[in-house]
Amino acid sequence: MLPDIAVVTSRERLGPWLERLGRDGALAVDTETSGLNAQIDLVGGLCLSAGRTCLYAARNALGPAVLWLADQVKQQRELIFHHAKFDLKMLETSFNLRVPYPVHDTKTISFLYNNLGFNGGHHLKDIAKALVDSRAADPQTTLLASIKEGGGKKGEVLWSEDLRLIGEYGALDAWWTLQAWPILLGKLSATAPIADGKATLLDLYENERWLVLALRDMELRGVRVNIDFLVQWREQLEKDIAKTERQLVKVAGKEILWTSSDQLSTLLYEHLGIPVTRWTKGGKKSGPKPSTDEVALTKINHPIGPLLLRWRDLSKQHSTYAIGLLESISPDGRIHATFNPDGARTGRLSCKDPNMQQIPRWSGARRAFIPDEELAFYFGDYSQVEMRFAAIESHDPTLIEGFRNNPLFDTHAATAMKMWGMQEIDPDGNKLHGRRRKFAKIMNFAMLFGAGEDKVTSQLVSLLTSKEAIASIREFGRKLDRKLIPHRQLAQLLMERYFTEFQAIKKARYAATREAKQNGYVTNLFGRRRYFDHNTEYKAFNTKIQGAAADQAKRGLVSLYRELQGEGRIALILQIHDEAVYLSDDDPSTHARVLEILNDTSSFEVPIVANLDIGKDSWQEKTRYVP
DNA sequence: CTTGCGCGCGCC
DNA sequence: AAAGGGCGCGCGCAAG
Repeated sequence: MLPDIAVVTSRERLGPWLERLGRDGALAVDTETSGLNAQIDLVGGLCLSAGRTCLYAARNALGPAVLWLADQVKQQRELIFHHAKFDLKMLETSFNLRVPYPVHDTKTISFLYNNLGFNGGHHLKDIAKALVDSRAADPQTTLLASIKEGGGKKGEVLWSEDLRLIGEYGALDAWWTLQAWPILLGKLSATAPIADGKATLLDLYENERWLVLALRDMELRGVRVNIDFLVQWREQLEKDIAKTERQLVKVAGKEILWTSSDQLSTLLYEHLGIPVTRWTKGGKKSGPKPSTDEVALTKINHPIGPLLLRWRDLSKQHSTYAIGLLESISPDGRIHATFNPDGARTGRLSCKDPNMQQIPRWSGARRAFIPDEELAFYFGDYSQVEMRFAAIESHDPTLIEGFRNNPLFDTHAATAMKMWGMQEIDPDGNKLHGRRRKFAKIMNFAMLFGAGEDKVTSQLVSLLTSKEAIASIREFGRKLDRKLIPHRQLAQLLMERYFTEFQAIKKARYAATREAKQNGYVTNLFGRRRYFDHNTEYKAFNTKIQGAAADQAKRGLVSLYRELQGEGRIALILQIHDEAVYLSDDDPSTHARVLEILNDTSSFEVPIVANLDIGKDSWQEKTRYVP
C-alpha cells in the first residue's frame, strides 16, 4: 500500500492536507535538514504522515506546518520518528519546538529487536524494504507509483527538478516510518523474554525512549570550554614536540615522518638494527609487520625508545585533544558531542564528535571543560559495577558475600586471598605476597574480558621480570617447566588456581558461550539481546556483564533525568559508561537524592553502589562529595 | 579527491 | 581449539 502524497510549498495548499493528517492516532515525523549539525544546520522540509496520508512541507509551507506540529505536541499526540534524537534536536534548534514527552523511534526498536539490523544496519530504507514494501528502496519510483495509486493531485506535486530533490531527500520517509513502526513493535513484543509477568524488552524500550530525551538535552546543552587554556596548551605542546623531534633526528641520524609506523619500523629494525620483539596482527593484504607500539618501544635497548614514547604522547595530546577539541567547538563556544544509544553492540552508549568518553584523565586535557557560571560539575559513578554483575550473573559465593557484606569490598584483594588461601592480604608486607593482588586483578580482568593464556602471559611480561616470575612459580611449589617461558607457566598456574577457586564463574562463562552457540544470541539480565557471528561466541559472557552494567547505568541516567532534571535541579551533560556527569548548584538535598537514585540495593543479589564527586573549577580536579 | 583499512592509542 | 571486551579518532598508505 502506498499513501496519498502531497508535496506542498505554499501556505494556501497546506490546509486540506493537514486536515487529512487528523488530530489523533500516531503521527510520523521526519525533518529534512541542510546538514547533520544541530548547532549550525537548519530544517528545510518537514515530512508528516498519518493514516493514509503523507505530506511533505517545504518553503512557504514549512512555517505553518511547524506551527501545526507544535499544536499536535501540545495535545500530546503520539509521535513516531526514525532516529528521533536527531529530529528532536533539529526541531528545537530550528524552531524552538520542544517535545517534552517520550516519542516512538523505529531505529531504537530495530536495535533492541536485533542488534545486527536489517541488511546489516538500521537504516530506515532497509527496514522498510524488509518489513513494509520492497519498493521502499527506490524512493523515486515509489513516489511516482504512489501518486498514481493514491490518486494524488498532480497539481500538488512539484515536477521536474524538484521531484529529483524529493527523491533524493526521501519525502516518503515519514510514511515508511509510520508503516514500519507497528510491525517492529509487534516483533519486539513477540521476542521479549518474560520476567515477573512482564516483557523485559518492552521495559527496556520504555527506558530507551526516555533516554532519547535525556541525551537530546545533554547534547543541546553541551559543555562549556576554556578556549584560552586549549590554545595555550596547544602552543606548549608544539614547542615540546619540536624539541623532541630535534633530539630524535640527532639519535636516529635522519628524519622520517614520525607518525608513520611503516617508516618508523624501517628505521628501527633495518637502519638501526634493533631486534624485533613484537609483531602486529596484520591485515588481509600485508600480513604481520614488526610492531612499533608502546610495548615494543619500551622494550628496545636504544636511546631512541624513550624519545619516541615521549613524541607519541605529545603528538596524541596535540592532534587529537588540543587541536581536535578546538575544532569541535560550536559557534556558541561550547562542545556538543553526540551520544549514540545504538553505538555499541552490548548496549553501551558510544560518543562522537568529539568522543567525550575518551578524554585523557591525566594529561590535563580535562582542564578544558569548565562548569557554567554559578554551578559545579558532579560525577555520579558506580563502584566496580562490572564485577558486581559478574557476581550476580555467576552467583559466585565469594563475590556475592563480599559485595553484600562490605560496601567497600576490595575485589582484587579478596580474589587474591581466595587464590592463595589467605586470611588477610599481605599480612607481613612480604614482597611476594604483595604481588598477589596484582595477579588477582589481572585474573579478574581476564575473566571479564574473556582473555586467554596468551593475554595473561603478556600482562605478566609487562608486570614482572623473568626472575620474579620464577620466584612466583616456586611459590606455587611447582617445578620450572623448561619448555615454557616463566611468564607463560605462571599464567597457566594463575588461571588454574583462579578457576579452581571461582568455579561458579567458570561455569557461567561456559554457560554464556553455550547459550550463544545454541541460540545465536545471548540475553542479559535486563532482557537485552546480542547476536553473534560464528566463532565470536566467546564474547558472550563479557556481553552479559558489560551489557547489564550499561543497562543499569542508563536506567540510572533516565531516573536522574525524569526526576531531578524534570524539576530543574540538575542538568546532565555527559555519560561515561559507569558515570553520569551533571551540572548543579550546591543544594545538598539534590545530591543526596542523586545518590539515593543511583544506589540500588533491591534489584539484584548484590547491591549496586554509587559514589559522588564534585569538580568546581574544571573536569580535571574532582574530590569526593558527601551531601 | 575520497574511501577504506591498518596501526596505534585515548577512555571504561 | 583459541579468542582480552566495548568504543572513536588521527594518521599513513593504497586503491578507486
